[in-house]
Amino acid sequence: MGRGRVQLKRIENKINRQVTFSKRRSGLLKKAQEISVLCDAEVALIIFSTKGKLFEYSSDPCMEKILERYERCSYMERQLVTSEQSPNENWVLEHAKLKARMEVLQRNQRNFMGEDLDGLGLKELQSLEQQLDSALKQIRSRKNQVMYESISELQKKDKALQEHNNMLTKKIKEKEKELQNSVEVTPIETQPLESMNTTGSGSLQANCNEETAAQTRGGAILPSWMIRPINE
Amino acid sequence: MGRGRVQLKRIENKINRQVTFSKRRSGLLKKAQEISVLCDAEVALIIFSTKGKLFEYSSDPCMEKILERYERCSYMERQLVTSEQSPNENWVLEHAKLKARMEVLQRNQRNFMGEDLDGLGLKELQSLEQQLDSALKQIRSRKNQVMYESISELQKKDKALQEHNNMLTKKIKEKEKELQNSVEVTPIETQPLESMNTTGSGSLQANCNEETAAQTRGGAILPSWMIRPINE
DNA sequence: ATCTATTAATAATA
DNA sequence: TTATTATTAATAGAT
Repeated sequence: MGRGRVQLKRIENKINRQVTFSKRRSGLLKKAQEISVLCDAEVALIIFSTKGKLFEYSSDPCMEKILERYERCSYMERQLVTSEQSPNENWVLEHAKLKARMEVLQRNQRNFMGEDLDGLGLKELQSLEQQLDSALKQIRSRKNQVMYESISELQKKDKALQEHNNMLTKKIKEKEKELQNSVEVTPIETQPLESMNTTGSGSLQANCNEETAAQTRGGAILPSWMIRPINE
Repeated sequence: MGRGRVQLKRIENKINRQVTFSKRRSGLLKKAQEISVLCDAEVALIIFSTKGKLFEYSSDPCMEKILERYERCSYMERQLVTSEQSPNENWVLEHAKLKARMEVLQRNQRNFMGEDLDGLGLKELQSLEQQLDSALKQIRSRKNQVMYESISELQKKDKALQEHNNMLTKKIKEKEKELQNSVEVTPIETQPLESMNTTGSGSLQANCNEETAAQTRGGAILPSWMIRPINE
Protein backbone atom coordinates (compact mmCIF):
# COMPACT_ATOMS: atom_id res chain seq x y z
CA MET A 1 0.00 0.00 0.00
CA GLY A 2 1.56 3.18 -1.05
CA ARG A 3 3.89 3.75 -3.95
CA GLY A 4 6.40 0.96 -3.63
CA ARG A 5 6.85 -1.37 -0.67
CA VAL A 6 8.73 -0.32 2.46
CA GLN A 7 11.47 -2.18 4.29
CA LEU A 8 10.85 -3.00 7.90
CA LYS A 9 13.51 -0.72 9.34
CA ARG A 10 13.73 2.68 10.93
CA ILE A 11 12.97 5.49 8.48
CA GLU A 12 16.10 7.64 8.49
CA ASN A 13 14.56 10.77 6.97
CA LYS A 14 13.25 12.67 9.93
CA ILE A 15 10.38 14.34 8.08
CA ASN A 16 9.27 11.14 6.42
CA ARG A 17 9.42 9.34 9.73
CA GLN A 18 7.31 11.97 11.40
CA VAL A 19 4.70 11.87 8.60
CA THR A 20 4.58 8.11 8.52
CA PHE A 21 4.25 8.03 12.28
CA SER A 22 1.29 10.36 12.15
CA LYS A 23 -0.49 8.36 9.44
CA ARG A 24 0.20 4.94 10.83
CA ARG A 25 -0.63 6.04 14.32
CA SER A 26 -4.15 7.04 13.33
CA GLY A 27 -4.46 3.83 11.31
CA LEU A 28 -3.39 1.73 14.27
CA LEU A 29 -5.74 3.50 16.66
CA LYS A 30 -8.56 3.05 14.20
CA LYS A 31 -7.88 -0.63 13.76
CA ALA A 32 -7.63 -1.11 17.49
CA GLN A 33 -11.04 0.42 17.89
CA GLU A 34 -12.43 -1.67 15.05
CA ILE A 35 -11.34 -4.99 16.47
CA SER A 36 -12.64 -4.10 19.88
CA VAL A 37 -16.07 -3.21 18.45
CA LEU A 38 -16.35 -5.89 15.78
CA CYS A 39 -15.04 -8.74 17.89
CA ASP A 40 -16.05 -7.67 21.37
CA ALA A 41 -12.47 -7.60 22.58
CA GLU A 42 -10.83 -5.56 25.32
CA VAL A 43 -7.98 -3.56 23.82
CA ALA A 44 -5.39 -1.22 25.26
CA LEU A 45 -2.97 0.56 22.97
CA ILE A 46 -0.24 2.87 24.15
CA ILE A 47 2.07 4.73 21.78
CA PHE A 48 4.95 7.02 22.67
CA SER A 49 6.43 9.05 19.84
CA THR A 50 10.19 9.47 19.59
CA LYS A 51 9.79 12.82 21.30
CA GLY A 52 7.88 11.22 24.16
CA LYS A 53 4.38 12.35 23.26
CA LEU A 54 1.70 9.91 24.40
CA PHE A 55 -1.15 8.53 22.30
CA GLU A 56 -3.51 5.94 23.61
CA TYR A 57 -6.61 3.96 22.88
CA SER A 58 -8.63 1.96 25.36
CA SER A 59 -11.77 0.01 24.55
CA ASP A 60 -12.83 0.59 28.14
CA PRO A 61 -13.63 4.03 29.59
CA CYS A 62 -10.84 3.31 32.06
CA MET A 63 -7.47 2.29 30.68
CA GLU A 64 -6.29 1.37 34.16
CA LYS A 65 -8.88 -1.37 34.37
CA ILE A 66 -7.40 -3.11 31.34
CA LEU A 67 -3.85 -2.64 32.56
CA GLU A 68 -4.72 -4.09 35.94
CA ARG A 69 -6.39 -7.03 34.27
CA TYR A 70 -3.22 -7.43 32.28
CA GLU A 71 -1.09 -7.39 35.42
CA ARG A 72 -3.27 -9.93 37.14
CA CYS A 73 -3.44 -12.17 34.11
CA SER A 74 0.17 -12.07 33.06
CA TYR A 75 2.28 -11.47 36.13
CA MET A 76 0.52 -13.33 38.92
CA GLU A 77 3.58 -15.36 39.76
CA ARG A 78 6.27 -12.93 38.77
CA GLN A 79 4.72 -10.33 41.05
CA LEU A 80 5.68 -12.54 43.99
CA VAL A 81 9.08 -13.59 42.66
CA THR A 82 10.89 -11.29 40.21
CA SER A 83 10.15 -7.70 39.03
CA GLU A 84 12.97 -6.18 41.05
CA GLN A 85 12.61 -2.58 39.94
CA SER A 86 8.93 -2.32 40.76
CA PRO A 87 8.20 -0.75 44.12
CA ASN A 88 5.61 -3.46 44.70
CA GLU A 89 8.34 -6.03 44.91
CA ASN A 90 10.02 -4.26 47.76
CA TRP A 91 6.76 -4.17 49.61
CA VAL A 92 6.09 -7.82 49.09
CA LEU A 93 9.56 -8.72 50.25
CA GLU A 94 9.57 -6.39 53.19
CA HIS A 95 6.16 -7.61 54.13
CA ALA A 96 7.29 -11.22 54.12
CA LYS A 97 10.32 -10.33 56.20
CA LEU A 98 8.21 -8.43 58.70
CA LYS A 99 5.89 -11.39 59.01
CA ALA A 100 8.77 -13.76 59.64
CA ARG A 101 10.36 -11.52 62.27
CA MET A 102 6.93 -11.10 63.79
CA GLU A 103 6.54 -14.82 64.25
CA VAL A 104 9.94 -15.08 65.89
CA LEU A 105 9.08 -12.25 68.23
CA GLN A 106 5.75 -13.80 69.13
CA ARG A 107 7.33 -17.14 69.87
CA ASN A 108 9.98 -15.44 72.01
CA GLN A 109 7.33 -13.50 73.84
CA ARG A 110 5.36 -16.64 74.61
CA ASN A 111 8.54 -18.24 75.92
CA PHE A 112 9.23 -15.16 77.99
CA MET A 113 5.80 -15.65 79.50
CA GLY A 114 6.50 -19.27 80.34
CA GLU A 115 4.35 -20.68 77.54
CA ASP A 116 5.12 -23.15 74.75
CA LEU A 117 8.18 -24.48 76.53
CA ASP A 118 7.79 -28.06 75.30
CA GLY A 119 9.85 -27.53 72.17
CA LEU A 120 12.90 -26.23 74.03
CA GLY A 121 15.94 -28.18 75.09
CA LEU A 122 17.76 -28.00 78.41
CA LYS A 123 20.29 -25.47 77.15
CA GLU A 124 17.62 -23.12 75.86
CA LEU A 125 15.63 -23.43 79.04
CA GLN A 126 18.67 -22.56 81.10
CA SER A 127 19.44 -19.52 78.94
CA LEU A 128 15.83 -18.39 79.19
CA GLU A 129 15.94 -18.82 82.95
CA GLN A 130 19.06 -16.70 83.26
CA GLN A 131 17.63 -13.98 81.06
CA LEU A 132 14.37 -13.83 82.99
CA ASP A 133 16.19 -13.90 86.31
CA SER A 134 18.36 -11.00 85.27
CA ALA A 135 15.37 -9.10 83.90
CA LEU A 136 13.44 -9.68 87.10
CA LYS A 137 16.30 -8.24 89.12
CA GLN A 138 16.42 -5.15 86.95
CA ILE A 139 12.68 -4.71 87.20
CA ARG A 140 12.67 -5.07 90.96
CA SER A 141 15.54 -2.66 91.26
CA ARG A 142 13.71 -0.15 89.10
CA LYS A 143 10.53 -0.65 91.11
CA ASN A 144 12.40 0.09 94.32
CA GLN A 145 13.92 3.18 92.83
CA VAL A 146 10.48 4.43 91.84
CA MET A 147 9.13 3.77 95.33
CA TYR A 148 12.08 5.45 97.03
CA GLU A 149 11.66 8.47 94.85
CA SER A 150 7.99 8.62 95.69
CA ILE A 151 8.71 8.37 99.43
CA SER A 152 11.42 10.97 99.22
CA GLU A 153 9.08 13.37 97.48
CA LEU A 154 6.38 12.85 100.08
CA GLN A 155 8.88 13.52 102.84
CA LYS A 156 10.00 16.73 101.20
CA LYS A 157 6.42 17.85 100.94
CA ASP A 158 5.91 16.94 104.58
CA LYS A 159 8.90 18.94 105.67
CA ALA A 160 7.81 21.97 103.68
CA LEU A 161 4.36 21.83 105.22
CA GLN A 162 5.81 21.57 108.73
CA GLU A 163 7.98 24.59 108.16
CA HIS A 164 5.06 26.51 106.81
CA ASN A 165 3.14 25.49 109.90
CA ASN A 166 5.84 26.68 112.24
CA MET A 167 6.00 29.94 110.44
CA LEU A 168 2.25 30.42 110.76
CA THR A 169 2.41 29.54 114.46
CA LYS A 170 5.12 32.13 115.05
CA LYS A 171 3.07 34.75 113.26
CA ILE A 172 0.06 34.00 115.42
CA LYS A 173 2.16 34.31 118.56
CA GLU A 174 3.50 37.65 117.38
CA LYS A 175 -0.02 38.90 116.67
CA GLU A 176 -1.07 37.81 120.16
CA LYS A 177 1.87 39.65 121.70
CA GLU A 178 0.95 42.77 119.78
CA LEU A 179 -2.61 42.46 120.98
CA GLN A 180 -1.42 41.89 124.58
CA ASN A 181 0.86 44.94 124.47
CA SER A 182 -1.67 47.25 122.91
CA VAL A 183 -4.95 46.08 124.51
CA GLU A 184 -3.51 44.38 127.62
CA VAL A 185 -5.24 41.02 127.25
CA THR A 186 -4.03 37.62 128.54
CA PRO A 187 -2.55 35.61 125.62
CA ILE A 188 -4.14 32.27 124.50
CA GLU A 189 -1.87 29.16 124.43
CA THR A 190 -0.91 28.05 120.90
CA GLN A 191 0.81 24.88 119.70
CA PRO A 192 2.42 24.15 116.33
CA LEU A 193 0.12 21.97 114.11
CA GLU A 194 1.10 18.39 113.22
CA SER A 195 2.16 17.42 109.66
CA MET A 196 -0.64 16.63 107.21
CA ASN A 197 0.81 13.17 106.46
CA THR A 198 -2.17 10.88 107.02
CA THR A 199 -0.46 7.50 107.08
CA GLY A 200 1.75 8.57 109.91
CA SER A 201 5.19 9.31 108.51
CA GLY A 202 6.37 9.61 112.05
CA SER A 203 6.03 5.93 112.64
CA LEU A 204 7.78 5.12 109.34
CA GLN A 205 10.71 7.34 110.12
CA ALA A 206 11.09 9.08 113.46
CA ASN A 207 13.60 11.77 112.47
CA CYS A 208 11.91 12.91 109.31
CA ASN A 209 11.97 16.60 110.17
CA GLU A 210 15.74 16.83 109.96
CA GLU A 211 17.32 18.12 106.72
CA THR A 212 18.97 14.74 105.84
CA ALA A 213 15.63 12.93 105.97
CA ALA A 214 15.14 12.94 102.16
CA GLN A 215 18.10 10.58 101.67
CA THR A 216 16.48 7.59 103.29
CA ARG A 217 18.78 4.63 103.99
CA GLY A 218 17.17 1.22 104.24
CA GLY A 219 17.27 0.07 107.82
CA ALA A 220 14.62 -1.82 109.72
CA ILE A 221 12.16 0.84 108.54
CA LEU A 222 11.07 -0.60 105.18
CA PRO A 223 9.66 -4.14 104.74
CA SER A 224 12.34 -6.54 103.62
CA TRP A 225 10.67 -7.39 100.22
CA MET A 226 11.29 -3.83 99.12
CA ILE A 227 14.99 -4.07 99.61
CA ARG A 228 15.77 -7.64 98.62
CA PRO A 229 16.16 -7.19 94.84
CA ILE A 230 18.88 -4.58 95.29
CA ASN A 231 20.87 -6.64 97.72
CA GLU A 232 20.53 -9.86 95.70
CA MET B 1 -10.69 -4.48 1.94
CA GLY B 2 -12.54 -7.68 1.63
CA ARG B 3 -15.67 -8.43 -0.33
CA GLY B 4 -17.95 -5.60 0.61
CA ARG B 5 -17.49 -3.14 3.42
CA VAL B 6 -18.29 -3.96 7.02
CA GLN B 7 -20.33 -1.94 9.46
CA LEU B 8 -18.60 -0.85 12.61
CA LYS B 9 -20.63 -2.96 15.01
CA ARG B 10 -20.28 -6.20 16.86
CA ILE B 11 -20.34 -9.24 14.54
CA GLU B 12 -23.25 -11.31 15.75
CA ASN B 13 -22.26 -14.59 14.08
CA LYS B 14 -20.02 -16.24 16.63
CA ILE B 15 -17.91 -18.13 14.11
CA ASN B 16 -17.40 -15.10 11.90
CA ARG B 17 -16.51 -13.01 14.92
CA GLN B 18 -13.93 -15.51 16.06
CA VAL B 19 -12.39 -15.71 12.58
CA THR B 20 -12.34 -11.97 12.11
CA PHE B 21 -10.81 -11.55 15.56
CA SER B 22 -8.03 -13.94 14.67
CA LYS B 23 -7.24 -12.18 11.39
CA ARG B 24 -7.49 -8.64 12.63
CA ARG B 25 -5.56 -9.46 15.75
CA SER B 26 -2.53 -10.61 13.78
CA GLY B 27 -2.90 -7.57 11.52
CA LEU B 28 -3.02 -5.23 14.50
CA LEU B 29 -0.02 -6.83 16.15
CA LYS B 30 1.89 -6.61 12.87
CA LYS B 31 1.06 -2.94 12.39
CA ALA B 32 1.99 -2.19 15.97
CA GLN B 33 5.38 -3.71 15.39
CA GLU B 34 5.77 -1.87 12.08
CA ILE B 35 5.12 1.56 13.51
CA SER B 36 7.48 0.92 16.41
CA VAL B 37 10.26 -0.11 14.03
CA LEU B 38 9.66 2.35 11.18
CA CYS B 39 9.02 5.37 13.36
CA ASP B 40 11.11 4.58 16.42
CA ALA B 41 8.09 4.65 18.71
CA GLU B 42 7.45 2.84 21.96
CA VAL B 43 4.30 0.76 21.63
CA ALA B 44 2.34 -1.43 24.01
CA LEU B 45 -0.68 -3.34 22.76
CA ILE B 46 -2.85 -5.53 24.93
CA ILE B 47 -5.77 -7.52 23.58
CA PHE B 48 -8.18 -9.70 25.53
CA SER B 49 -10.46 -11.93 23.48
CA THR B 50 -14.10 -12.31 24.49
CA LYS B 51 -13.15 -15.52 26.25
CA GLY B 52 -10.43 -13.72 28.21
CA LYS B 53 -7.39 -14.97 26.35
CA LEU B 54 -4.51 -12.49 26.37
CA PHE B 55 -2.50 -11.31 23.37
CA GLU B 56 0.13 -8.65 23.64
CA TYR B 57 2.81 -6.77 21.80
CA SER B 58 5.48 -4.64 23.33
CA SER B 59 8.16 -2.78 21.42
CA ASP B 60 10.34 -3.13 24.50
CA PRO B 61 11.59 -6.45 25.87
CA CYS B 62 9.73 -5.53 29.03
CA MET B 63 6.09 -4.58 28.72
CA GLU B 64 6.09 -3.38 32.31
CA LYS B 65 8.55 -0.66 31.46
CA ILE B 66 6.17 0.86 28.95
CA LEU B 67 3.20 0.52 31.25
CA GLU B 68 5.10 2.20 34.05
CA ARG B 69 6.09 4.99 31.72
CA TYR B 70 2.43 5.29 30.86
CA GLU B 71 1.45 5.47 34.52
CA ARG B 72 4.05 8.09 35.23
CA CYS B 73 3.12 10.11 32.20
CA SER B 74 -0.62 9.96 32.51
CA TYR B 75 -1.63 9.33 36.09
CA MET B 76 1.01 10.98 38.26
CA GLU B 77 -1.49 12.47 40.68
CA ARG B 78 -4.30 9.96 40.52
CA GLN B 79 -1.84 7.21 41.45
CA LEU B 80 -1.33 8.79 44.85
CA VAL B 81 -4.94 9.73 45.57
CA THR B 82 -7.53 7.33 44.21
CA SER B 83 -7.02 3.64 43.35
CA GLU B 84 -9.08 2.38 46.29
CA GLN B 85 -10.01 -0.92 44.71
CA SER B 86 -6.41 -1.77 43.91
CA PRO B 87 -4.93 -4.56 45.99
CA ASN B 88 -2.02 -2.25 46.74
CA GLU B 89 -4.17 -0.30 49.13
CA ASN B 90 -4.82 -3.35 51.24
CA TRP B 91 -1.14 -4.13 51.32
CA VAL B 92 -0.24 -0.68 52.48
CA LEU B 93 -2.79 -0.88 55.26
CA GLU B 94 -1.86 -4.36 56.35
CA HIS B 95 1.78 -3.41 56.22
CA ALA B 96 1.21 -0.43 58.47
CA LYS B 97 -0.74 -2.57 60.91
CA LEU B 98 1.98 -5.19 60.98
CA LYS B 99 4.58 -2.53 61.65
CA ALA B 100 2.59 -1.11 64.54
CA ARG B 101 2.05 -4.52 66.15
CA MET B 102 5.72 -5.21 65.59
CA GLU B 103 6.76 -2.15 67.51
CA VAL B 104 4.50 -3.08 70.42
CA LEU B 105 5.96 -6.57 70.47
CA GLN B 106 9.50 -5.25 70.38
CA ARG B 107 8.86 -2.85 73.23
CA ASN B 108 7.28 -5.65 75.24
CA GLN B 109 10.20 -7.90 74.53
CA ARG B 110 12.67 -5.28 75.66
CA ASN B 111 10.68 -4.85 78.85
CA PHE B 112 10.64 -8.58 79.33
CA MET B 113 14.41 -8.45 79.14
CA GLY B 114 14.60 -5.75 81.77
CA GLU B 115 15.41 -2.95 79.31
CA ASP B 116 13.75 0.41 78.69
CA LEU B 117 12.02 0.40 82.05
CA ASP B 118 12.23 4.15 82.61
CA GLY B 119 8.93 4.89 80.92
CA LEU B 120 6.93 2.53 83.10
CA GLY B 121 4.97 3.40 86.21
CA LEU B 122 4.85 1.49 89.46
CA LYS B 123 1.74 -0.47 88.47
CA GLU B 124 3.22 -1.60 85.19
CA LEU B 125 6.46 -2.55 86.87
CA GLN B 126 4.62 -4.64 89.40
CA SER B 127 2.59 -6.41 86.70
CA LEU B 128 5.75 -7.08 84.74
CA GLU B 129 7.42 -8.45 87.83
CA GLN B 130 4.55 -10.82 88.52
CA GLN B 131 4.50 -12.03 84.93
CA LEU B 132 8.22 -12.67 84.87
CA ASP B 133 8.13 -14.34 88.24
CA SER B 134 5.40 -16.69 87.09
CA ALA B 135 7.21 -17.37 83.82
CA LEU B 136 10.42 -18.11 85.66
CA LYS B 137 8.64 -20.65 87.82
CA GLN B 138 7.18 -22.38 84.81
CA ILE B 139 10.54 -22.43 83.07
CA ARG B 140 12.32 -23.86 86.11
CA SER B 141 9.63 -26.46 86.52
CA ARG B 142 9.95 -27.45 82.88
CA LYS B 143 13.73 -27.57 83.18
CA ASN B 144 13.46 -29.91 86.13
CA GLN B 145 11.07 -32.13 84.29
CA VAL B 146 13.49 -32.35 81.38
CA MET B 147 16.34 -33.23 83.70
CA TYR B 148 14.35 -35.83 85.58
CA GLU B 149 13.31 -37.42 82.34
CA SER B 150 16.89 -37.53 81.19
CA ILE B 151 18.01 -39.14 84.45
CA SER B 152 15.20 -41.63 84.35
CA GLU B 153 16.11 -42.66 80.83
CA LEU B 154 19.74 -43.10 81.74
CA GLN B 155 18.77 -45.29 84.66
CA LYS B 156 16.57 -47.43 82.45
CA LYS B 157 19.42 -47.87 80.01
CA ASP B 158 21.72 -48.73 82.86
CA LYS B 159 19.35 -51.34 84.17
CA ALA B 160 18.93 -52.92 80.75
CA LEU B 161 22.67 -53.09 80.27
CA GLN B 162 23.12 -54.71 83.67
CA GLU B 163 20.55 -57.35 82.83
CA HIS B 164 22.17 -58.02 79.51
CA ASN B 165 25.45 -58.33 81.32
CA ASN B 166 24.09 -60.84 83.77
CA MET B 167 22.61 -62.82 80.93
CA LEU B 168 25.94 -62.93 79.14
CA THR B 169 27.72 -63.95 82.30
CA LYS B 170 25.30 -66.80 82.81
CA LYS B 171 25.81 -67.96 79.23
CA ILE B 172 29.55 -67.97 79.69
CA LYS B 173 29.23 -70.02 82.85
CA GLU B 174 27.03 -72.51 81.05
CA LYS B 175 29.52 -72.82 78.22
CA GLU B 176 32.26 -73.42 80.72
CA LYS B 177 30.20 -76.11 82.41
CA GLU B 178 29.61 -77.79 79.06
CA LEU B 179 33.30 -77.67 78.34
CA GLN B 180 34.09 -79.02 81.76
CA ASN B 181 31.63 -81.85 81.35
CA SER B 182 32.71 -82.83 77.85
CA VAL B 183 36.47 -82.20 77.96
CA GLU B 184 37.01 -82.30 81.73
CA VAL B 185 38.85 -78.96 82.10
CA THR B 186 38.96 -76.75 85.21
CA PRO B 187 36.57 -73.74 84.75
CA ILE B 188 37.88 -70.14 84.69
CA GLU B 189 36.44 -67.69 87.27
CA THR B 190 34.01 -65.14 85.73
CA GLN B 191 32.40 -62.08 87.28
CA PRO B 192 29.44 -60.02 86.05
CA LEU B 193 30.61 -56.73 84.45
CA GLU B 194 29.82 -53.40 86.11
CA SER B 195 27.29 -50.94 84.58
CA MET B 196 28.58 -48.61 81.88
CA ASN B 197 27.33 -45.54 83.75
CA THR B 198 30.41 -43.34 83.82
CA THR B 199 29.26 -40.60 86.20
CA GLY B 200 28.61 -43.10 88.93
CA SER B 201 24.87 -43.56 89.17
CA GLY B 202 25.51 -45.55 92.29
CA SER B 203 26.58 -42.51 94.25
CA LEU B 204 23.61 -40.51 92.98
CA GLN B 205 21.13 -43.17 93.97
CA ALA B 206 22.10 -46.30 95.82
CA ASN B 207 19.11 -48.49 95.00
CA CYS B 208 18.94 -47.77 91.27
CA ASN B 209 18.87 -51.43 90.28
CA GLU B 210 15.47 -51.97 91.84
CA GLU B 211 12.38 -51.72 89.64
CA THR B 212 11.13 -48.52 91.38
CA ALA B 213 14.37 -46.69 90.64
CA ALA B 214 13.01 -44.83 87.60
CA GLN B 215 10.51 -42.87 89.71
CA THR B 216 13.06 -40.79 91.54
CA ARG B 217 11.77 -38.75 94.48
CA GLY B 218 13.69 -35.64 95.46
CA GLY B 219 15.43 -36.23 98.74
CA ALA B 220 18.87 -35.16 99.82
CA ILE B 221 20.10 -36.78 96.60
CA LEU B 222 19.72 -33.90 94.12
CA PRO B 223 21.28 -30.46 94.69
CA SER B 224 18.76 -28.06 96.18
CA TRP B 225 18.76 -25.66 93.15
CA MET B 226 17.20 -28.37 91.05
CA ILE B 227 14.21 -28.76 93.34
CA ARG B 228 13.57 -25.23 94.52
CA PRO B 229 11.45 -23.95 91.63
CA ILE B 230 8.89 -26.74 92.09
CA ASN B 231 8.58 -26.25 95.78
CA GLU B 232 8.40 -22.46 95.52
C1' DA C 1 -5.80 -22.91 6.80
C1' DT C 2 -5.90 -20.97 1.96
C1' DC C 3 -7.71 -18.31 -1.83
C1' DT C 4 -9.19 -14.14 -4.03
C1' DA C 5 -12.05 -10.20 -4.96
C1' DT C 6 -12.39 -6.09 -2.88
C1' DT C 7 -11.59 -2.47 0.24
C1' DA C 8 -8.52 0.09 3.29
C1' DA C 9 -4.16 1.89 4.32
C1' DT C 10 -0.59 4.54 3.17
C1' DA C 11 4.06 6.26 0.64
C1' DA C 12 5.22 9.67 -2.18
C1' DT C 13 4.14 14.03 -3.34
C1' DA C 14 2.42 18.59 -3.14
C1' DT D 1 -0.73 19.21 9.09
C1' DT D 2 -3.86 17.91 5.25
C1' DA D 3 -5.07 16.35 0.53
C1' DT D 4 -4.27 13.64 -3.60
C1' DT D 5 -3.16 9.54 -5.85
C1' DA D 6 -0.83 5.39 -7.22
C1' DT D 7 0.08 1.24 -5.07
C1' DT D 8 0.35 -2.17 -1.73
C1' DA D 9 -1.59 -4.54 2.33
C1' DA D 10 -5.34 -6.29 4.83
C1' DT D 11 -9.09 -8.92 5.03
C1' DA D 12 -14.35 -10.72 4.31
C1' DG D 13 -16.37 -14.38 2.48
C1' DA D 14 -15.96 -18.76 0.50
C1' DT D 15 -13.64 -23.18 0.37
